[in-house]
Formats: sequence, C-alpha cells, structure tokens
Amino acid sequence: MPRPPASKDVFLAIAEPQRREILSLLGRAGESGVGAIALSLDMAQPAASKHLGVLREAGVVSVRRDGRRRLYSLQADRLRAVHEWTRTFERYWSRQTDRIKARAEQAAGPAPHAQERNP
Amino acid sequence: MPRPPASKDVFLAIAEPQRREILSLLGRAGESGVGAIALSLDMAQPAASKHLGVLREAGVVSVRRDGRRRLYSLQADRLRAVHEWTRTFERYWSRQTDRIKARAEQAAGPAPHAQERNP
DNA sequence: TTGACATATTCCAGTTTAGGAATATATCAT
DNA sequence: ATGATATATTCCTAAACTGGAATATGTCAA
Repeated sequence: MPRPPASKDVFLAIAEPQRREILSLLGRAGESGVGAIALSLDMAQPAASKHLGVLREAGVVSVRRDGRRRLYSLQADRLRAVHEWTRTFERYWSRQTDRIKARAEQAAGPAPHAQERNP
Repeated sequence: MPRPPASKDVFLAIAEPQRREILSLLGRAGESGVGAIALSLDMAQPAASKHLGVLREAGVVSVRRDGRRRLYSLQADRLRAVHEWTRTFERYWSRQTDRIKARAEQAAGPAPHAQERNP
C-alpha cells in the first residue's frame, strides 16, 4: 500500500506549512471567510478553499454559513491531541526536565532509557 | 509548485503513523537497532530503515555506529518545536483555559476572537 | 431574471510518498 | 578468504498531494 488513507488525520493536516499558517491566522483573527484568508496569506482562492477542506476533514476547523460566505473558525481541540502526544517526550528534551527526571527516577523505578531489545 | 521541499521538516516527519510509533518506541526502549525496531513494530527491515532515514533528516533521531549495527536514539528537542507550536492554541481548547482566558481578557484588551477582516 | 460576488469543484501536471523485492555495502566470526 | 549478519540503497508501482486554470454552485442585489 502506497500511503495511509490520508487527510482525516490531524498530524497530516498540520504537516502543510500553509495550513499551519491558516490555523494561526484563524487563531489571531478569529472566524474568517475564505477570501479574507486567501488575501491575508497571499494564496489563490481555490488553494485556500482546498486547504480549508482538508483542515475541516481533520476537524481542526469548522464552517458556518453566512449569506454567500462560509466562515471558518478554529476548532482547537484536535490540536490538543498533537500537544499531548508531543508532551509524551517532554522528559527527553530539556536540561531542566532532565534534572527533574533524574530526581524522579532516583525516587522511584529504574531508568527508562538505555536498554536494548535485540542483543 | 506541486509540493514543499519535504522530509527535512519535523511536522512532515511525524505525519506518518509508523514514524510516530518508532519515536514512541525509542522513547520507552531507548537506543535501538533497526532490526529491533522493525521486529517490535512488525515492519520490514527496509521500511524501518527508510523511516529512520526520514526521521534522521528531520533531526528527530540520531544515529551511532556500533559494530555492524546502527543504533538510533531519540532527539526530542525537535519535537519540542511542535509542542510549542500547538501550545500557541492552548487558550482555545479547554473550558478551563477558556475561563482563564476570559478573566485575562476582562483584565486587559478586547477579545482576540470574533472579528472579521474582510467586510 | 440578470448580473455581481463568494466559494467550491473538477481536471490536469509534476512531484512526492510508502512499501515490496532485490541487491549492495559493511562488519563480524571462522 | 568465506560466510553470516545488520543495515542501507535502488528500482519499481500505485496512490496521493499541491497548485493552477477553468468551471460550477450558491447567494445576494437591482
């Protein structure tokens, strides 16, 4: 199989730089129409529309009709999943947390790192 | 242009479910060889090798030679960027933070949400 | 109804991707 | 040197992605 099903996944949705920009824009500007987004981020209207489609399928944005416009707004809950997933690795990334980690491990069980599976 | 440069980007690297599994495995098992990873996650050796290549180009893992093996280990700092980016949206996602947000906004400026750009 | 406006959809081209099979490379043991 | 082991690389195929152009759909205004 060539590729995973696709764009219903949040991780895939935010893999595209332009889509991340759209999300950021929706964050600071709030509910926006396609034209405003396209204009703001200097992209063609169909491009914006398609990106918004992907984001919508992934559940990261929601749409509302307002006359002839479609107003998109952030649905940040889905981004939380990504935040939580990366949090899993928090203990591995900074010196500070390394020290916290070290103390915690000293207090409790053995080190989770540095063990090989296949000798 | 059909697509962004590609796999040197962390967001793209973690867009693949299998690659996320590899990272999680490296997190809990620590430094591992390709064979162990492939076996653990039930994937073919070349597949594992390729995924590790992508992760390495994105800087999320590092390699070390040990005899005929190549031991990969997590380089979590890069994941931190993702964590930080999603943190940007923290104020939009839970009831709790909504209340915090509300209080903060009441204390300071106007609402950042609910304003349109293009009338 | 007609026309302007806002957005979506379709079709196309070039590029990228993941996975499988086979093969190459490197390293250890004998 | 020979063979076994560990990993990387190449070649291939089917699918998917993005962006552009053109077109379709839907909605408001006169």
